[in-house]
Amino acid sequence: MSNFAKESNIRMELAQLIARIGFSVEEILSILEPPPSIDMGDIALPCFGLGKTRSKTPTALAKEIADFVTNLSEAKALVDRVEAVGGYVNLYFNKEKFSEQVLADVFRSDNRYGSNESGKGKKVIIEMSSPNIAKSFGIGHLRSTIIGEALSRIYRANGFQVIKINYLGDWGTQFGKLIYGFKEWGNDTELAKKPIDYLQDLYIKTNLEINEEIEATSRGYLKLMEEGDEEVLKLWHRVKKYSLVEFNRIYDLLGVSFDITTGESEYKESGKEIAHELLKNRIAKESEGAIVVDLEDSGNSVGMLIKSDGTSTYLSRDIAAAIKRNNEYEFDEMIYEVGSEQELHFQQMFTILKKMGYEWASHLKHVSHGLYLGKDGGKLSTRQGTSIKMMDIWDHVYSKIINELKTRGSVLDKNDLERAKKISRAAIIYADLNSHRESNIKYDLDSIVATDGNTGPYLLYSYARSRSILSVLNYTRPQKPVVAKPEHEEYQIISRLSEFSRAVLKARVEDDPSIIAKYSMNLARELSSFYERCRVKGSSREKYRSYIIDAYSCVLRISLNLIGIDVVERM
RNA sequence: GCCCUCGUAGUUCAAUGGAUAGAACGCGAGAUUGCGGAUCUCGUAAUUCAGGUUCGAAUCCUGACGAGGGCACCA
Repeated sequence: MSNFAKESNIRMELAQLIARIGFSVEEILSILEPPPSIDMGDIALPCFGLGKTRSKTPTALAKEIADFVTNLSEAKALVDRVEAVGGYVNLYFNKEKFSEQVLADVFRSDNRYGSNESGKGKKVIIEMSSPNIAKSFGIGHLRSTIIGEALSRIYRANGFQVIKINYLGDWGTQFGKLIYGFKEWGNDTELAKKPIDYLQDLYIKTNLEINEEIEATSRGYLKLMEEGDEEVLKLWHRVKKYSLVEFNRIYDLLGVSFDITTGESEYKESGKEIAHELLKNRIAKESEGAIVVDLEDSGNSVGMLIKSDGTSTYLSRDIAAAIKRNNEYEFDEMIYEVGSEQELHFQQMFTILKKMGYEWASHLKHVSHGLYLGKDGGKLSTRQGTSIKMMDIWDHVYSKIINELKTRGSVLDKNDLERAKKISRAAIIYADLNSHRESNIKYDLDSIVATDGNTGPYLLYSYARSRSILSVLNYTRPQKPVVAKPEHEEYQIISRLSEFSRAVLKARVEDDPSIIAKYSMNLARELSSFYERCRVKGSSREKYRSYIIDAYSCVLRISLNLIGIDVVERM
């Protein structure tokens, strides 16, 4: 069983003991919380709300409860010490026993440490990444890819079955604009050389020159596409093929994969059918030649399903895609990992699906993320040519890592290059997950490229260092658990290890992988500080300390894996 | 104009309504001979403003100021 259950049991047992003084177990359980510092105990009971019913001050009540628990014989097996501090009761675990349990749990559950079964039997779809074809893979979709991948791993660790869908932006007027640019200024030879960069430049040029005529012509191209015009569709196929080559290269670098790759183009017909069905049901109406759903009542503005020239919109296509996915996969939950700028779109879409009578629409969730902003604080945009290409970032990070390896005497053989790739990946992923999911991130290449301090490479260094300490000792994991009364520094690590399962659960409940990223960093810092102060090799506590470091490296490896980072045995 | 986010050290980010607001970068001072210095230790410095709710507010509510995003033929 998971460590989560075990930790809950300790909470539960303590809550039951405390409740004997005259409270309900639920009441106590709901307010038990970890103190801000380990020096203040392992778990604390704030007595502020409790005092009211007994007309006692929190301070007096805390003292009463502390005395009560101290004198309970059953409590002696669980806690070493109980203290009343202000309005808090601070409980100090029996460290030897608790540590033994935590370490045993880490090794027993191996790669499953921290996992739980809260999602057992449930199927969740995560729509993620979803780049637009004919454009470079930009930093915006990087967030969706990284967060989506991390969420998929976190959901699995919580017992869910996960289906990852990459839903390509491969249809729409933007594509008409591209065709316009290509027909106006493009040629085949240039296209074949560096297809994506070339297409993106054409797209930017079109947008720079944009006027009503170009807009109209571009929409005309989308109409041709929807009508099945062979020449235009041939170009579209070519562009899509080129795009997928670049995307797959990036997914390989990031270590990301999908269960299904599909795209908006697959729903152009069904989207229109649904629009007309909605028109018949009077959920939608005609307005200025277009088919729209008026959602002003719910404060969601007007949603457009079909444009006045008869072409589909992404709203109608997305509705069609959701309905098809429900039929096909019978999911319990579907997550759209898409930027916050599309909040209104998803609100409209969910509202329309509910109006259509689909009960499962309440199981759809837009897990939005903040945007990358430019250094001036403004939005980055492909159209204005201010977007940042993923490959540019990668090249910067990778060459920095290669240089670091060189200066450390690496010969850059095949293994070294593989290591450089993993370190670069860690740098990019951690730089992204370091922020809370919904915060905007100011784009700063220097901080992504950094290898010291609060960075991915630091995490990997900490792991490699722990492995190195063990390998110098020729350490192998003992068959029997090593038990000891932990010293303060040792216990700090153990206590941190015990928090992992709560982080795994919380990350899923809040759909926020940054919780795991932060946990990993706190754990890594704990170790760095530990090995500077406490020598392992040759110490009288060598056996116990190496055992703890073994557990540390296990948990950090699992934790990093949850956010898509592979560890390296040396740096 | 309307709707949604968000204002924390010089900078980039933390903080289930709880105890002394925590890191990193920067800046300043240290750690040779002991398991890897991509490290560690110490110092420096912050809750935009004004009210309110609460035993307790960076966090919840109201207002002001400031920033970002969105609001019918882009996605």
